[in-house]
Amino acid sequence: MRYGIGALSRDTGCNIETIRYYERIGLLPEPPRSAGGHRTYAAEHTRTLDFILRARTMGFSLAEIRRLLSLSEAEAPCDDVQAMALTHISAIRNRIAELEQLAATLQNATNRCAGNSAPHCPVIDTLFDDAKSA
Amino acid sequence: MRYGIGALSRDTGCNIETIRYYERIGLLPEPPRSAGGHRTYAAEHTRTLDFILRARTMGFSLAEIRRLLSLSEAEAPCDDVQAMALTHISAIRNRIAELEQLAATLQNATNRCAGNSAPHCPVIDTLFDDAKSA
DNA sequence: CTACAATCCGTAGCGGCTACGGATTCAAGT
DNA sequence: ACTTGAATCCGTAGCCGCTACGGATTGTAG
Repeated sequence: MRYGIGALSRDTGCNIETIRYYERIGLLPEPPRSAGGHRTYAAEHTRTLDFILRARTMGFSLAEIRRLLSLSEAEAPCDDVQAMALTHISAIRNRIAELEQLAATLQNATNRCAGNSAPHCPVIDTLFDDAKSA
Repeated sequence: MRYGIGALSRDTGCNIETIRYYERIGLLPEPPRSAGGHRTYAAEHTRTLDFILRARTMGFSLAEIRRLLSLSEAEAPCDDVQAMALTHISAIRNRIAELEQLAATLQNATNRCAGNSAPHCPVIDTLFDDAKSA
């Protein structure tokens, strides 16, 4: 029925310190305490924490998750949530494009120094001299 | 010949505070000072700072850049640099794969709520219920 | 009732900056 | 030479999302 922070941590895979952190910043509701002051959680908390963790792996910031959580309690959140998700998707796609550009540039440079032990390194040159980076 | 931190900032596009920060953590060499204590830079510093900034846009951490800088002064750095670059490339590719998975999952969820103003939101559901996320 | 595990809390650190603010110092104009 | 206003000085603290530390208390099984 009720369990401690250790059990919640094991169930969700979330670090104990992180659970307390989420509570401190108001993401996770404050659970009731035992007589001695220990936090006592129930299924509700596990559910919310799982939500937070999944949203994190989706790349949402804690501020965004805060909004998602409050939207999840609202009447008709679908439009708002969809808007957030779409914004997020385009941010992700932009990031992917940047990273692909990066990988290509680096790959290009490393190709030029493959099997080469010479003192003059193409990768270093790429970093020193912008002209070669394309 | 010699110029102040403001000029270096303008030349490189790097924030003044960031320049001082890089000096503080030992990335950028300490420049000579004027009689009154102002930093006086020369082309050498601009070159190094450009290197750092380009390495940053390549996604190298400051710790990695520190290594790259010291390698750039070594005799035959090519092998070591290439190893770092290859490691970095594979990290980037992994990150891209993660992001693509993310975008796909989110896209999937948003598609299911497109044009839908109903109170029951598929994106929220995806976050609450792992089973639907695939 | 004794051990020993679990949990408590506050504080400080990480990376990579960015911002603030009061005290200088510099460069240009007169 | 002197004044003014911009530039720079420095230290400190804040941002995010945790993570680690450590000494004091509680909880629980034998």
